[in-house]
Amino acid sequence: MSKKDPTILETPENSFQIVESLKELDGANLTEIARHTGLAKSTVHDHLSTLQYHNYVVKEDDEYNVGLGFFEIGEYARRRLKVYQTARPEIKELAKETGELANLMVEEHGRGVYLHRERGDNAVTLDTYTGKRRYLHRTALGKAILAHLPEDRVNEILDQHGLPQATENTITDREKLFDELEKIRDEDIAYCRQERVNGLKCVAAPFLSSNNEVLGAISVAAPTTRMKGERFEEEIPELVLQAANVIEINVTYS
Amino acid sequence: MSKKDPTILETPENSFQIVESLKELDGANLTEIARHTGLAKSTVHDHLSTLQYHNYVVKEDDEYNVGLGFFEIGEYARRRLKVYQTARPEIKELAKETGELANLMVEEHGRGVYLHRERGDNAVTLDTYTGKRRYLHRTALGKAILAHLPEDRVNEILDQHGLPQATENTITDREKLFDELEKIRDEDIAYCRQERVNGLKCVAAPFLSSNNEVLGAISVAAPTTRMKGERFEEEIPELVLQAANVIEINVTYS
DNA sequence: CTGAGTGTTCCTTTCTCGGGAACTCTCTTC
DNA sequence: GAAGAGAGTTCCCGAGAAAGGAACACTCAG
Repeated sequence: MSKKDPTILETPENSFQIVESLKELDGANLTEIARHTGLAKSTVHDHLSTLQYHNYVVKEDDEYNVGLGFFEIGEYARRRLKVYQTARPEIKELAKETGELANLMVEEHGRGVYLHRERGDNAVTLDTYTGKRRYLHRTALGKAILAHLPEDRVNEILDQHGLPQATENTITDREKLFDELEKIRDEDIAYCRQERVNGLKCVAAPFLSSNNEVLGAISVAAPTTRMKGERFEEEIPELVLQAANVIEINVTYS
Repeated sequence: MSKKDPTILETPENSFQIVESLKELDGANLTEIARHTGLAKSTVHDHLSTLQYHNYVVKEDDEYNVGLGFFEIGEYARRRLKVYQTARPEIKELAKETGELANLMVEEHGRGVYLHRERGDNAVTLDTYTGKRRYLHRTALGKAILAHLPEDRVNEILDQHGLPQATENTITDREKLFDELEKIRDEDIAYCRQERVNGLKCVAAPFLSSNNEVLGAISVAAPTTRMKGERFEEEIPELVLQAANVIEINVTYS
């Protein structure tokens, strides 16, 4: 209550907004950006010059695009994370064993970020790509993470981001979600049954630090046709769980 | 001459400088950043709040770090590039066939950016990682790219970045470099003989668009002990060249 | 209890940034 | 080849944003 709202600087804000526009429009010229952001052309022009100077923006013939400066720093941000380093080989193994798509997710500011993926021989192609940010409540990975966050934090996240629906199976009720999280804690495994994408099921397991803080989660995703019966209920969960255990140990003791 | 210097906005500039500090210091607290950038604590504080709001910065217990916001946009910037999409499978194949480290580089603003790497079974571990920016004149990849840029552009790049030395084999003379580039154009293959790192040799080949613009280059890197005789002069060049050809065709016709 | 180190907040001044308008330049179109 | 539409660029001015300094909380160590 008494805490002051943090000061947000307007000028950098505008810079970021311009980059965001570039991403949303998938490349644009100066005039389009000005229209999209509501800023004056001259303003956008100065921002673009500044961004270009730092490789954050590139100009290719007749349009501007996001540059590789972001990639450079972004890769640094990922490599810096110990979970990424230790989980990578396990994810690879998991994809190979199952032939499906294996994923690694961590939480940042209340949402899930896919840090890494590895494709097995039969892996589905999804709209999800590395770097993508997702709501936690509608993926197996996200639920696995939520299940191990303190209840206060979970409520905080839900207050901030809500429970937007994606399919008819999405959990949109807070009570129901908490029940589900309870079950996930019991079994140490989270399932996603077409809650974000129709036709897709996932199995995920979290891994924790030595003082029981959740560090992230890994999952296997596959079409419903291959995700049923024993494979869905035992075989894959077992593999995912094992991999998560290995990661947990390696993160702690290395 | 007559062209006005582009306007660089100071406030975003400060934001970027703070992020850069975070990367250089590999995480830092507010006071350290203030010292490092020469800005007032209160100023840094406001910038950090703004950056945090956009996931560009995260605060973990007692220090600030670069956040995954950069990763999110950076991945978008990479995926957007057609070269990346088409080269990826070929790089993988190349790593598998040779057992060594295979790389993809593109040029941006006069320097080379590693877009992707794939490790074969015997791959060396290098200081280079994906996203890393390098001088063009001292890697095989960079020279392969330089060889196919217009001469004016090459001179422009050299004016801007110079020819800094890394080992006793680095080419530091402009004349010599141009001779080398000529040779590369003849053979369609570039070599790096311990010009950036002692003990490391590379073989690289560029790929061009239909109107002869260079799009990027791929390479195989290995320790000198495995890079000699026929393997270095024929076997590996042949594989790299083939892969580059496949990429060139796929980029053009798909 | 004190002191040194954080991070945060407030206030004041300065000069940066944003908008508007004028100016190029390059293509189209007639 | 003149006229016009659209782009990007440059210039200028006034409002108000951002930077700095100082004072204020907090935490931890001794």
